[in-house]
Amino acid sequence: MNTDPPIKADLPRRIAHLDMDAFFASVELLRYPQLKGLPVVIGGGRRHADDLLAQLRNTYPERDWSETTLDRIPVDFFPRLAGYTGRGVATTATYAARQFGVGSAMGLMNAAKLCPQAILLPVDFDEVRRISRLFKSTIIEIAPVMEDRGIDEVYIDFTEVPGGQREHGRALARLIQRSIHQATGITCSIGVAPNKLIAKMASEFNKPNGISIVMPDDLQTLIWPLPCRKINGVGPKADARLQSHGIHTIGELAERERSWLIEHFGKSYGAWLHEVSWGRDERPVVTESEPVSMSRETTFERDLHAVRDRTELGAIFTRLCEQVAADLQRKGYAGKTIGIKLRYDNFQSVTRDVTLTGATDDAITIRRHAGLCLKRVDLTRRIRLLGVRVGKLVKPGTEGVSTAGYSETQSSNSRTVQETSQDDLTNLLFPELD
DNA sequence: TCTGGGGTCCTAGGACCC
DNA sequence: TCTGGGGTCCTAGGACCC
Repeated sequence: MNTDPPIKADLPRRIAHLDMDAFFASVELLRYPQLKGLPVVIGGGRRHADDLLAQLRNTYPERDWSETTLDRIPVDFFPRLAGYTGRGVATTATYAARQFGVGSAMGLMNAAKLCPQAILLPVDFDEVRRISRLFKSTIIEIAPVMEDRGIDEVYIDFTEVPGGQREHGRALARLIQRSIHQATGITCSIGVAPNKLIAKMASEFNKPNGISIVMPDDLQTLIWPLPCRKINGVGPKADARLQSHGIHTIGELAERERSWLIEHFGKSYGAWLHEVSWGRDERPVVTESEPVSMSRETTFERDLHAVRDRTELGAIFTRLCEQVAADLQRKGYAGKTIGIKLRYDNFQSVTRDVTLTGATDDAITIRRHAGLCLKRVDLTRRIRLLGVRVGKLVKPGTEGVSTAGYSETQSSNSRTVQETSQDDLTNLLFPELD
């Protein structure tokens, strides 16, 4: 019996990168369509809908306000960015807000200076996740080879999809774009190119709601004029170093000898820079992957001190451990490496971790070892962030292992966490400070 | 008044083993 | 007293991405 796959024509590789347009903001606009076209910034805070409704019931007691009438809330009622105080950053901004220079990852206080009149809305993660699943399942029905790159991005291999070669991928991109809009009401931008590297850049060419097709011969005209920072993998540090050598565009990068790049950027990164500047990238579209680590972290509203704020810190620490344990259990993983992360008031970060002999998903065990890690860092400085991480993940008991006894152990342990007194926790946390 | 939270991957030194 | 090479694992930090 011949088990070889049938011989296929050697089709040119067509890889798409798809990016939902201003995803978090677009999700909010579905709920509040009256904000369409206005500058809206997403980030920080808790859900506003209840506040808005309460305000409306006060102002217009004669009317019947409910969750289903959110689209009738007057624009004047929405909170503005002006006067924002806190440590939040913008998750995304509508295109109207981007005109003012507001962008994602920008501190909201800075954003308020650029565009105080912008409407500020919090993220509704549940709804964002629901729509994320919806757009991805829409894609998979049309083109099954899809790589998940986060909540609002995917790569798709068009090469062997029926019709995937038509107009070099444009026809299929149009179909996917229309189907996603029909299913979710949100637009996306798609780039189709010979590989992931170029496709990723191409999806940015025509935003929002755009399609860009890049062919191998377009390298010099479309890719080389771009700044190096547009390469996925060249961040602010590498870009600054490139600039210091007079390299600003991908074309200028391509002019450098491979050996020169290796000399200045290391064997691996230098060689990679050379490859990408010539548009070469053979990475496959990976449809499945296992997580490597899971973590929870939080930035405090104000910097905390290990001694003066020990109660608060201890409670936060315990909660982080419980959250990580719950995440692991819910997703069916356990991990061998337990670690902590601290960020001091000057933004310097430190990490400590320890590897156990066996994997765990138990809150008590995680907290005990994370507590030991905490004792290995400087706790005399003010702290702005605390995180707990579990790495070296394994999937325990995939077949034939009794999960009943296992989960019973877990729940009794969880109870113990809550019953442990605050003093016990802080003693465990910072005993040397007593 | 700077700078969230969740990840992945890479590097480099040291321990330890053969 | 001087001094091999591999190979692997652990740990800390950092760049980068969404």
